[in-house]
Amino acid sequence: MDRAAIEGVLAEVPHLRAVDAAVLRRLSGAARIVRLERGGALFREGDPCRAFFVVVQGGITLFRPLPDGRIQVLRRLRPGQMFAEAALLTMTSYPVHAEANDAGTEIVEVDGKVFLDAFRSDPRVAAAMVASLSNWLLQLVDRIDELSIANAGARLARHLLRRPAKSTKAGFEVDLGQTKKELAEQLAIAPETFSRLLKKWKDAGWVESDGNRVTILDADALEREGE
Amino acid sequence: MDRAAIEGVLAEVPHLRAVDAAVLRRLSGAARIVRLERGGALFREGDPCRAFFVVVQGGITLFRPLPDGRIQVLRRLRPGQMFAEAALLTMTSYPVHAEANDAGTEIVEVDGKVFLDAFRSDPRVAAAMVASLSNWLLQLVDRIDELSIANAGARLARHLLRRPAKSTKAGFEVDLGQTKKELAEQLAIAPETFSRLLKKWKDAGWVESDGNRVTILDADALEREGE
DNA sequence: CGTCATATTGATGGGCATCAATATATGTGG
DNA sequence: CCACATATATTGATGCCCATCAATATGACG
Repeated sequence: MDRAAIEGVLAEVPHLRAVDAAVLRRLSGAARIVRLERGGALFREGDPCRAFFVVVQGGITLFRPLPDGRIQVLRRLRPGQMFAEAALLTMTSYPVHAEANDAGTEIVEVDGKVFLDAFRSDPRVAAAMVASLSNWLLQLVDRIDELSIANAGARLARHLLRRPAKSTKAGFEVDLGQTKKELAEQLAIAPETFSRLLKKWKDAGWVESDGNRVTILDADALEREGE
Repeated sequence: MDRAAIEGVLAEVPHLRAVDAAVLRRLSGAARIVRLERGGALFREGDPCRAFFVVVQGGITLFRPLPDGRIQVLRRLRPGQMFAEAALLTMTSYPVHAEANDAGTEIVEVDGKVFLDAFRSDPRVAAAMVASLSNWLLQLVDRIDELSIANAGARLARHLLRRPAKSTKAGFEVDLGQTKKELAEQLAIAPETFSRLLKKWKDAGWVESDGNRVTILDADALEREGE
């Protein structure tokens, strides 16, 4: 992947759309491609901030270890998404772990120093960063919302209802976007409980499920479950 | 409270320290004082963003209602802290509720339009915003950490150990900073459970407690509880 | 001192994690 | 392409943590 291709990747990042092409060219000149295997660490909590990143292919999980040995997933990043820019701007070390969750994950790594220069000299970059951080805030608030619901069934129901859905003849088809085990982990539900909930709802005729696709047949019923 | 006094309040906000006095003067000229009774709403989720705020006296709770009727506290703000700037910068309406949690709460309300102008024209304001947003991110990540711990005792133990503590002859004295009921709510623990946990630890000789002050006698024991 | 919020203590039940076993899916090398 | 290995998913049985309901105690405040 050459410089021009990297610039193309950067130009596709939602929050960088408003940034001048000249700046993107400068950033892409200070960028390189990183390839990771599934489970490979991009950086670990406490590592010095040296760069920010954009996912090209595969996916990255940002997480923190919990004292009981489990992990808390903060966000799963998909192609086209930017991350670690906040740490770069205001911290000396990353506050979370970042790992690839797919084989063949590809990341654009943009040098931090060059990026900081751009941030300081270009108000549009600064504005882009504020927009991105703000988006992060909302995501985290949503995650807090999810976790605050004591009821496991309510947590799952709400999550399903908030996912992007494709309308089909039967109902709304939702792609979980990850394995059931991973989603269960993210919602702080035991995989067994997850499975039982889905079965209960299938038996009740509220949902259908095939692999990691769930079709919501009775959204109202799920809505009630989420209360 | 006159314009100069308001400017003094703004100048004391950690993230605005690096901002030019001239800009602060401009902001304070577009500011006013708001007084609230305990429980009084400063704004509600969905209200159009018209201003950002600094707490002068008392306290403000940012929260979201949960479907089960409880609320999720996102943050409690104390004098000198700024909030709602993120919403102002990137959203059209506030994403959370804000209420006074003390009688006689005083807030500086800075007009949003004037602030936006300052943000767009002054890179130092933009940098200040990024720092502030970043701080918010860390706070929320910590809150997620807290909530992700399934064990109620572990949640409380960790919270106590992370609070600013004053070293005394007996151990570390921690001020809960709010009523036990409120803290319990924030940690998603029933007040009864909270009480029982504290009693258990007192009986075990790990802590002392008097009102909303807790003295940690055996931090190691609490540390183990938090795992 | 009375009123109301907060805090404590007890009894009970349900939700959900845990352990265990099996089934299904995914992937790998011969 | 099949056989094997490994990860994921399902289903069952058990126990415990913690929310809930209830009653009383303590504290805050006008």
